[in-house]
Parts: sequence; structure tokens; C-alpha cells
Amino acid sequence: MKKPDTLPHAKKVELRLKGIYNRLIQSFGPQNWWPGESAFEVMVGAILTQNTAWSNVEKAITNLKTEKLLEPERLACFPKEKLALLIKPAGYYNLKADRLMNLINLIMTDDGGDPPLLLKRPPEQLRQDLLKVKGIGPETADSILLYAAGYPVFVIDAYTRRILGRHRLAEGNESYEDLQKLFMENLPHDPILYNEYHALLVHLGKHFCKPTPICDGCPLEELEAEPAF
DNA sequence: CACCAGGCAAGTA
DNA sequence: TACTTGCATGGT
Repeated sequence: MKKPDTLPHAKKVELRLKGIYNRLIQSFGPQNWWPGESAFEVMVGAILTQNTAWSNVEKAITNLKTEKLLEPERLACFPKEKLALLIKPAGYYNLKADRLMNLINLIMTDDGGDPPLLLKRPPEQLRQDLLKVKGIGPETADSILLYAAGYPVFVIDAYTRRILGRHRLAEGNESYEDLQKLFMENLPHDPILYNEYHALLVHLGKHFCKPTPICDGCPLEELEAEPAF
């Protein structure tokens, strides 16, 4: 009765998601994310950028680098109150100082201060462990899984939600996991692909897919049934 | 001046 | 479960 409907629909979504990726990579080229020189810096940046413009995060990262605090064993014994002042430009600085310390606790407690050991845990276990840290939610955890550990996990952020909505690929009431499945059930589980796709969505969101639509010049204009991948 | 930015947790109903 | 609110700086 109802079986022939689900598969063709799923196939159509798959083609549209791949078409969007093709158009983005052709328009903007590889983004080479995450901006950061070490796995630990990626993790710190993932927390600092929560609901915050990356340009503000850069100032905070620069301050941390000056104090040589982008090493977990040095950050671990640095006073939280002083840390808050250093990351002040990133906003929510008291909150984020706590969250950084919570992450440090996970790294130090189980691995003696070695992020590579933490990141070598199997992806499912690592995700659960990160989510137990107060201040790390699904997006921050998945950003660490993808950009610091290199696991094939698709990151969903506010830009992604908005773009999916504009293209009628989502209604707006879907959960984080729902949207993550939308990508991961329609695309190969390739960390390089997920890396570029998410970075390209952020790039598009920053420049074209704003809350008040300024779609002028958007490369995804008139992109409804793009065939190729 | 208002609005936005690569969220999350805690509180309320 | 499904909203709502606090957290805060810096750019447009």
C-alpha cells in the first residue's frame, strides 16, 4: 500500500544534498577546516565558538597562545578567573572558562593530559564521554569528533538548519539527530566530505543565507533538481 | 539604535 | 516533551 513512496523520496533528497555540495564546492572551493594547529586547539575553539562569531574567538585564541595555554597540562593548572579574562573577547567568558576546565578534567583524568589518547577512543564511546561534560552538547561533541578526531560524523549547526529550511529539506521542528541522519543516510561516511560540506554550509550561511534573506548572488539560487554528483 | 554570531543548561508548564 | 531564559563581546 505505502511502500513505493518512501524510497523515491529518499532518493530525491540524496540527489539534492549532493547537488548542493557540488554547487558549493564549485563556487567556493575547499575550505580546509578546522582553523587550528592542533587537536587541542580545535577542541578549545569548538567551545569558544558556541553561539559566537569566529572573529571574536580568534582574539581569545591569540591571547591563549601568547600565554602558551594551548597545551592541556598548562591550561589545567591555570586559574579559572584569569582564564576568563583571557577569553573575554569570545563572550560568555565566565561560562566558557568553566566549560574549558570541564573538558580539561576529562582529558587529564582519563589520559594523563594527552588529547590524542582521548581522541583514539571509538567514536560512539568518545561522543558519549564528551556529552557527559557539562558545557559540551551535540554540536560541540560532533565538531570534536569530526575536526579533531577525524571521524565521519556530520555536524549540524544553526546555519545548516537555516539552509535546509530555506531549501525545504527541513520543516524546523526536527531534532539535531534527525538532521544529522538526513545527511549521514544520504551521503557516504567520509570525514573529508563531511568536513568540507559543513565548512561550506557555514561559509554560505555567513555570506548569503542570513536570517533576513539576502539571496542575491547565492550560488544555490534556482537549485532544485541538480542531477550530478 | 537593533540585530546577529559555527550553543548549552536550567527552569517552567 | 516543548518552550523560555541567561550567558556577553564585537561587528554591521
